[in-house]
Amino acid sequence: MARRFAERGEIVPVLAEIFREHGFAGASLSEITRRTGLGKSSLYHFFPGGKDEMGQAVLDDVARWFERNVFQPLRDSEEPAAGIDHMFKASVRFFNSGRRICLVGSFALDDTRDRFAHVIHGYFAAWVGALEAALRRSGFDGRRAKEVAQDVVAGIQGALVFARSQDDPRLFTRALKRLQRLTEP
Amino acid sequence: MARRFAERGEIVPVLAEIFREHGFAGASLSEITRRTGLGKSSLYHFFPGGKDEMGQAVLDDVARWFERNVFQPLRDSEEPAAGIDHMFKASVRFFNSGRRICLVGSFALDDTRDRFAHVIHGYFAAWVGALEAALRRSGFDGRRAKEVAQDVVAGIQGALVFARSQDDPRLFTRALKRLQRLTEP
DNA sequence: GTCTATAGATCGATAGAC
DNA sequence: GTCTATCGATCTATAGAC
Repeated sequence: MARRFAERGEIVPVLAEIFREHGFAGASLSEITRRTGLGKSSLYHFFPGGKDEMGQAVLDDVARWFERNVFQPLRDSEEPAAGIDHMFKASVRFFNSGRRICLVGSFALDDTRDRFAHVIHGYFAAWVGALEAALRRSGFDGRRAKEVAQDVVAGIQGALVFARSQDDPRLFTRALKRLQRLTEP
Repeated sequence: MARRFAERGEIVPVLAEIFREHGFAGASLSEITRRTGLGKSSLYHFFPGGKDEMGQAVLDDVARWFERNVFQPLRDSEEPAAGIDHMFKASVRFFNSGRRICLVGSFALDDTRDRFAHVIHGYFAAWVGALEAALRRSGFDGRRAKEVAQDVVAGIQGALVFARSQDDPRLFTRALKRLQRLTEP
């Protein structure tokens, strides 16, 4: 049969959505074959390491997206406030205004973390680090910059949990507006 | 054999710990039999509904603990500030200073939420509602009381995710100290 | 209430043809 | 690269004796 995917990279976003919905442990290969339209053999062709390699690929993909679309702008923007504003806008977009959870955060909660400890640690450390640098450049002293960066990044994660618990995405977007105020000098 | 547990209630905390570590989907009956020391038949004797009933029992148990130890003090304490301070202390204790995740929050993230939507919704709504009432009594106007209550409850969830991602519980306790400052008039 | 034994489904993963 | 077929392990859940 003609191949449905030109490359492995086109499968990864589908995998990401499945892991978001079911968690890593709850995502079964049969669900993955169904949603990707690929047989198991094709999946193992692209991901010889099985589910673990799929999880790794998905986390890498998310981390790369944030590095390019969030962390770099935070570090490089002429105006730090512009980088920060861009971060909040990109977050609202990426998390689909609170309808989509954070894959990395969800993997961090249970023992899935131990399989992917390095990427998970790096993702949040990079986010806090980039935001901290921007806050420093916009006038926060070192200690406050770090605290605010942690509170904002953690606050986004918490807002995702809370909005989903109430099945109300507006709780996410409103929370982000208030978190953004914390970043104003 | 003599029974190891006098009643079902003594099994529930063990189940809770297992669900915390592995998530709902990742917690297998064989792990549960191992950790509880109960055979499958005994488990199905206590929980005829299987894993679903175990999950329900665990969530109910957590909700009851918070209702008694956190929400009621928030609503009933003579001094609202004392109730709020008690809430933060109880949270640090319950979440073992950031080493233990929130079961309800973790269930909220993936499709496990749909099985237990009612309890999960109720838990966070009750928490925010009780904190909001205390904030109002301590001088916050209606809108701010609601916003701060949401930010604090979500902030605790986010701090759990972030601290676990960095494998550093101190990030949790420090974040809670800063969240408490938001509740001071 | 707890045991042994096991059903029946589903799990992740692989073999080999094309 | 994708197919069919299938492995062995593990899964949730149940039956029936004690």
